[in-house]
Amino acid sequence: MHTSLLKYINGHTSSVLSSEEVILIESVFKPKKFKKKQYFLQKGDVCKYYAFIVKGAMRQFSVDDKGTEHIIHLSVENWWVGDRESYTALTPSVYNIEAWEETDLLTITKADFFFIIDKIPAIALMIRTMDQRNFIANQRRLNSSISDTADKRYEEFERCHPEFVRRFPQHLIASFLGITKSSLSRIRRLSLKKTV
Amino acid sequence: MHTSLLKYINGHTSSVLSSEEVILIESVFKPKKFKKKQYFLQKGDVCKYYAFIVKGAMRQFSVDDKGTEHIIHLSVENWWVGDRESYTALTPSVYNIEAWEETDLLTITKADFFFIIDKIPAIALMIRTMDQRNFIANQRRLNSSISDTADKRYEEFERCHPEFVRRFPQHLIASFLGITKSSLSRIRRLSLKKTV
DNA sequence: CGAAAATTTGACATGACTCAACTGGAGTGG
DNA sequence: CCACTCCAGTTGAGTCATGTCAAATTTTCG
Repeated sequence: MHTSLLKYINGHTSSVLSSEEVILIESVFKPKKFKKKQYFLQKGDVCKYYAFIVKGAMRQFSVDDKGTEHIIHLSVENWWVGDRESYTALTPSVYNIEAWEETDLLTITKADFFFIIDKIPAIALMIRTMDQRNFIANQRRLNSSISDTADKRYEEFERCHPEFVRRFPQHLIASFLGITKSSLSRIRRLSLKKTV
Repeated sequence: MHTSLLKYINGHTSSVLSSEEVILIESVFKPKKFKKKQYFLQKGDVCKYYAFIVKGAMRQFSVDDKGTEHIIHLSVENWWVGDRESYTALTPSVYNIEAWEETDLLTITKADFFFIIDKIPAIALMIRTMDQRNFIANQRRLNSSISDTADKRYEEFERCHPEFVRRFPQHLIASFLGITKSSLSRIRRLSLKKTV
């Protein structure tokens, strides 16, 4: 169960974990299973766990006044889920996180996370690397959301995340891109004509 | 010159810097002055320095195929500037960073930054805190960019960053929000009527 | 004052949304 | 195996928000 996490850590740090470190890591990351449609976090609750996805797929979304859902993140194996704002500040979250498929998680509390950051240099380094990548990814997404038209954004998304296109239904991807499912459907029809 | 940076670090970490640490910090952060419209980073160049703004205001923007500029960040005193992707990966940047006012920076190279992160625990902690805040801010901006209408986004921006509204011309703010200056002008006119 | 920059405005084009209806699978239970 | 439901995706018609482009106006600043 923990092997994919250990692989992930090693892959992100180039240093090798000692066996004591491995034991410590395995003790603080608790496995949990989620069924389809089961909530990992509900709006209004504090996000008590951050989690590494061993297997499965999840979505994080907000709901506006009209009741429309807006996808903030889509995540699959070897990604992290959780609402960082709520997790660190202990404030009620404005997001929901839900399993989209049968999902296996490794969850960790804030206290444990801080603990292993101090104890295990590789973890501290991993966090920095993750933040790094996250920062860059967010920057790009933001840039494209203010600079590009909807069809370019979809094209880009398809190019960068083909596995997501296969795995998540179209209306979730539309929402992720900030457009409606109807619009995405039309965009796809038009772009098909071009390639044919 | 360095006092505002030292204050910033102390403010973000709760631990107090030793005098050796202060000396080290002062030795790696080199002051630089920028005149209005002077570039700190040009598209195509590698971002060799990250910088803390002591005084002044800067903007980071991309330019699309049509030659239109898109504001990615607006920053003032006590903020950081630089293209993190280029800075850490040493790849050519796709962004430009320009002084919008007469600006004083404290610049640091990647090597020095890594060095002090290892040497000074408070710096490592500060980075984590910064990343944290950044992550949250980006998440919010992203959420609002896919969820909210243009007028809501502006309203929110005005509420959260009144100093920016005073300091940067309207067309930059429009670009930051992902709309045109014409649209923003109209949005403002309409919202004025409401309040009157 | 005069030039450059910023903002406003108008007319028009267009992209995206809304809402509702329809189609087509996928799964389920009788 | 069929009927049924649920969910995803498509489509059409009408509407609305925002973009485009250019000109007019106001502000800023040397």
